Amino acid sequence: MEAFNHEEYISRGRCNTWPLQQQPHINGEVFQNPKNEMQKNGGRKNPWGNRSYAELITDAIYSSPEGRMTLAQIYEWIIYNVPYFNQRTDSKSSAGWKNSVRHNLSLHNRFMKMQNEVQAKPSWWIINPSASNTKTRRRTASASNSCEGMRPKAKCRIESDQLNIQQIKNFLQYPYGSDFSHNICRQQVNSIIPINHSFHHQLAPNSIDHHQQISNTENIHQYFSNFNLNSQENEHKTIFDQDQEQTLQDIQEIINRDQNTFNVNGRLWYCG
DNA sequence: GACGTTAAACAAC
DNA sequence: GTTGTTTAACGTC
Ligand SMILES: [Mg+2]
Repeated sequence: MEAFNHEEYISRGRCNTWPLQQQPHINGEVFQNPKNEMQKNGGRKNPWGNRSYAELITDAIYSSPEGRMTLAQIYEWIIYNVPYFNQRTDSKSSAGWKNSVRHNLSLHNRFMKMQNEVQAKPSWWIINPSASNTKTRRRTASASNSCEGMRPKAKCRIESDQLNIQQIKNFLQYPYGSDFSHNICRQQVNSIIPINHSFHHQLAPNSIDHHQQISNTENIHQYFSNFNLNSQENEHKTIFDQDQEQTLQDIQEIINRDQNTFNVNGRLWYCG
């Protein structure tokens, strides 16, 4: 891994996981793109109109007599019914919006996948109109190994059932910006925590300020309730209410007291 | 702070 | 190459 050059990066305002590469500037002036989606889109929310992807998918599926469509059929419906996409059908210009369609199908609870009754045929997508909008519990993200400087922008994965104190410390360095609550707490998918799951977690590079203010206490609390240190309520309160150094000390204390083991989601974790 | 879009890693086929 | 899941970051209100 190359050394991280702090000079070339600036921290991000919100998510603050990966530092932003310094923008090129001329005469000290950084270019600013004029923003206003509505204006840019001629008074519409999106370049194709006011329907969101999720609404388009819903329209598509309901338009079918059986109330079900394959992914390819959803694409076709969108291409046929929305002029903007009708002009973006080749593999290059359709890659982005098709990606978004798939993302929406996976993300939203109300889109449900049904096995095709014909062997080896593509799945049906159906709509569960009563699917709750309420958050389902997501699986726990894990810590990962520490590293110096910039971490490659790649999903980090560990397969181990073991966490050591350094990994816990790293985990707690996850920045608590509003994107944290959005991406980690709202954009969840799984309601069931698989037994043999692997963990994904990206860490902030060491360059950023880890003493960020903690916002969105409710969501974070909910998130950390998965990270349940022996079910002692006031133990994990400290994770939110106190600063980083104090939190780390608290964690260390809990771990020491409990003989280097603790419980996450009903599983026993060992601290090396 | 919430919602939606976009990009992309990655797995499975 | 397609389908599907997931994480991350950005734009906007
Ligand atoms: Mg879904």
